[in-house]
Amino acid sequence: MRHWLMKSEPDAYSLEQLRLDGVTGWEGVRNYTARNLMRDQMSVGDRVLFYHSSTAIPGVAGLARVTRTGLADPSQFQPKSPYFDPKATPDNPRWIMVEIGFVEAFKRFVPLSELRTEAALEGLMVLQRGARLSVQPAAPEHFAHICRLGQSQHHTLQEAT
DNA sequence: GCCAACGTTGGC
DNA sequence: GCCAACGTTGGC
Repeated sequence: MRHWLMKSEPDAYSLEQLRLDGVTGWEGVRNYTARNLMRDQMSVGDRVLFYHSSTAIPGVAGLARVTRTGLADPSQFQPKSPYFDPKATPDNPRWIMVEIGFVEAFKRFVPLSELRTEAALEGLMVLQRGARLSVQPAAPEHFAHICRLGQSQHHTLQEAT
């Protein structure tokens, strides 16, 4: 099982919305590195830190998990979508996504500013300068540490991995 | 294949 | 709103 951090602008799609929806297709990623991670590296059951970006207080809001993989992002076929890709066809989709499911909202939202103060998180990709990738791998120990900061109810489960 | 120009991301 | 970092585009 791998661990990830996935960014979303809460104005566009928040963890709260995922809680309401239960699951959602991770549409709209148009970066090849992020696509390749979703397509080639993600497996059902992988754990996801749900990160809120481009907001007043960016940070990790809670947890999700990968529930399906290898799905064609439907927005690439929709001419009216901002994510429309005229070169993509249903027979030969260019943008492959995963579906993720809600796990929990952290008891404590963990702001980026706090992540930056944690020596244990040295090397976490989201803390690197210019780390714009919207789907990032996270080391298991970094993942577990952030779960502790957030007072995750899945704490013991994380430590067991 | 190089690289300058441009667009986007995202923290601040 | 600013701006640094990065990815993509397109001329050559």
